[in-house]
Amino acid sequence: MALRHAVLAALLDGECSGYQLTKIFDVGVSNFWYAAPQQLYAELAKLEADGLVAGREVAQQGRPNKRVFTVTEAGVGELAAFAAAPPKPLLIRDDLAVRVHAVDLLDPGPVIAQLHERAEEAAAKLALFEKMLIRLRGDLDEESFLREGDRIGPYLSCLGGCRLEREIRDWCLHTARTLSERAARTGRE
Amino acid sequence: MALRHAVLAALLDGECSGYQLTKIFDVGVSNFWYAAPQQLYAELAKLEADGLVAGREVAQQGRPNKRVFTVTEAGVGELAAFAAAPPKPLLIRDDLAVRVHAVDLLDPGPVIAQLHERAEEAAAKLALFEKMLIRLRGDLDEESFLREGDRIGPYLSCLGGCRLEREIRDWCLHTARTLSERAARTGRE
DNA sequence: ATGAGCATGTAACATGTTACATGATTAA
DNA sequence: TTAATCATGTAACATGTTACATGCTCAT
Repeated sequence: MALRHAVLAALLDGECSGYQLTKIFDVGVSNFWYAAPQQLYAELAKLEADGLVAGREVAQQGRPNKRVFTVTEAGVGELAAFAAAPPKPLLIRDDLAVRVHAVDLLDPGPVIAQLHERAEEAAAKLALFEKMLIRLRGDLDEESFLREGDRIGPYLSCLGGCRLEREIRDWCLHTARTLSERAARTGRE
Repeated sequence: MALRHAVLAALLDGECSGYQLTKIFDVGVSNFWYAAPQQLYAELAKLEADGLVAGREVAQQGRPNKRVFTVTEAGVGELAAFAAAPPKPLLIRDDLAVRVHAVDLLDPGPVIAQLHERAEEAAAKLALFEKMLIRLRGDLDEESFLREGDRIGPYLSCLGGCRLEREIRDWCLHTARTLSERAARTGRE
């Protein structure tokens, strides 16, 4: 079980509801874990049943009430045990790269368009992550924060997210340009 | 269905057996898709039943016989339809980044060790990918190959793999160093 | 009144993982 | 003879995805 630990780690940043969690996991990629909304509701229910998170009702004005969850001591214990165990290899599945791999036998048009779209998404995510870094480190510069800050985990994982998105953006643009230039040449010949 | 397309794309590089496929998918990460060996055998059987790949028996001396598979015309059609459809978002799940995200509440020792291990794996994969690039482009330089080569898909996806592994290596080393320095300081204080 | 965002789920189905099972050859 | 590599699967189980379902409030 691994989603479970990703959820616990996310909840360390502050109690939140299932719906807020889906925003953190972004209906797509947080910076290191993909999970669909329905998975998160189900996992929260299981975590609560196992006593690893505790929920409490919060009344809201002008909106439906919500249940927010906090990691319990048992939850932290679970995370500690998880962290000491050997990690599973990085799981990556990239639909778009499959297309690129096979592109020589394919119509490059749609693939080029998809690469541009993905590049924009990556750029948007990068901008978001960079803002998050600024928010996390407050008025310290990065070096001082990493030396003296008291909660650097999210900052470090976010730095990883930045690296990833930057490379995705650049790779998509480079690949799209390469394919476009070839398409232009074969068009002329 | 998506594994199916990854397998078809991989088979474009030349017919191969189930076992050889598991090597290409590496019992871990190829450069853009993770799949376990058992998945591949199962998927090949399904692809053959659907007529998207064709298998033939190859007798070997000194080794068990094997069945090798080739993509059929229907298989290429399937890939073409896939490539024209909107791509699914990148799926990423990183066990190690979850630990880093939660590291402030954890014993950093094991996490630092895991980061070093991951960095070495990434470096090894990077070296492998770089060799593959040289093999793929033959005696052309990269620019000429990308302009004039007749099968650039695998080269482009491999370039993506290089970028990814390089960033993983560097992020792991930077993160491990940051955590080590803090651990040294809190030890002294 | 229409749609978007907040808020939470269930149920059916597809996919992926783990453990088990077999058996040959070659190198140490 | 022991382990490693080649070669291929089945079966049970765990996980993840998709479609459906509900109902509130706020802005247009």
